[in-house]
Amino acid sequence: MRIIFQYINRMFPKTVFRRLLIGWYEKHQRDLPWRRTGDPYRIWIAEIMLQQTRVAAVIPFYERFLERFPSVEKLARTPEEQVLAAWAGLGYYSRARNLHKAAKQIVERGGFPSTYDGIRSLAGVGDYTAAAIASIAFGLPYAVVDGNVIRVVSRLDNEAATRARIEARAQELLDPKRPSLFNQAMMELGATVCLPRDPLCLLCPVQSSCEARRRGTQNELPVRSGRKATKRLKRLLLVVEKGGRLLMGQASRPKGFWELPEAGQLPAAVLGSVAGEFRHSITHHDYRISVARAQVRGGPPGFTWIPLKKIDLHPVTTATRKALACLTEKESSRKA
DNA sequence: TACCCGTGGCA
DNA sequence: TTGCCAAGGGT
Repeated sequence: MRIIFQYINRMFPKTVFRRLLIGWYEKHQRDLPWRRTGDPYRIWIAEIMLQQTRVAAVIPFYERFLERFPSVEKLARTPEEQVLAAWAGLGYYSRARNLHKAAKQIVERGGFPSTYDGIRSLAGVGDYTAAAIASIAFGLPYAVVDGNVIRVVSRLDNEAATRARIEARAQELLDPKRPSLFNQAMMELGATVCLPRDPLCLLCPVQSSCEARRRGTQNELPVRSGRKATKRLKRLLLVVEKGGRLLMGQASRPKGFWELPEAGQLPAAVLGSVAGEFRHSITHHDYRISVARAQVRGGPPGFTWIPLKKIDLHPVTTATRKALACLTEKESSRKA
C-alpha cells in the first residue's frame, strides 16, 4: 500500500498534493461568516480586514461593519469619518480609507469587478487580495501568496526562495478546478499546522511532499529578516470631564482620529492621582500609558468638548479607548 | 527597496 | 514581562 502511494506520489505529485491538502481542509475548515456567501462585497471586506490581522480579531469587526454598511452603495455614500469610526480598534487605518475610496470606484464603475485586473485596480487591493477575491468570489485560478503560503512553499521546496519564485510555485501547485478551496487550505495549513516555530509536521496532510520535513530543516525556513528595535516610551493621558462632555484633541496619528489630551499639552491643568496604567504598542513603539483625571479652566485652544454619549460617532484612538475603559472599570468596581 | 502603518494574543 | 508575529499595501 505504502509503495503504491509512493509510486503515485512520484508520478503525479501535484495531484496527490492537491487531494491531500483539500481533503484535510474540508475536515478542518472553520465556519467563517463570509464563507459560502459567494458575495464579492462581503469577501472583499473580509479580505481587507484580514490583511495582517488574525481571523479571530476580524470576526466581531466584520459583523458590525456589515450591519452598518450592508451594501457597497451605502459604504460609498457614508462620510469617511464614520467609516473610520467603524474601523476604530482594528488598526492599519489606511485600509479603511482605501476601502472607502474603492467603494466609490465600484459604484462609479457600475458594480463589483469580476476580473483579476479589475479587482486588482481597486484602492487598497494588492496582489494577495486580488487573488483571494478572484479565487474565492469568482472561482478564478489565481494563487494567493501571503505569509502562510511563503512559509508552506519554502518548506515544501526546502529553499529560501525569492518572492517571484514562491509566486510561480504557488501558481503551479494551485488546483485550477478548485482555486477557492486550495487557496484557503494553504493559508489554513500555514495558520494551524505549518507554524512559524515548531510546526506540527506529524499532523500535516502533505508531509509526504515536504522536503524540509524530510531534511529536518523546517525550523530554519523561511529565513526572516531582522527587525527594527522597539522604543519604550511613557505617556500620561488626561480625562477632563465637564457637564457630560469630554475634552478631546486631534491625534497626530492616525490622522483624523480623536484623542485625550496629554499632560504636556495642558500645563495649567490640575491633575488628580493616576487612576490606571496599561501597555499599548504601535509599530516599533511600546508605550506605558498612565491615566489621570484632571480639571481645567475654560476651553483650552486646540481642544474640543465632545458629549460622552456621541463619542462612538467619532474615530477615537485605541489608546484613548483603553484609557476610558480602565477608568470606568476602576470607578464601577469602587461603587460595587 | 525597505520602511511605515495598529492591534491583540501568546509563550 | 517582553518580544514575536499575523489572510499586506502604499510609497
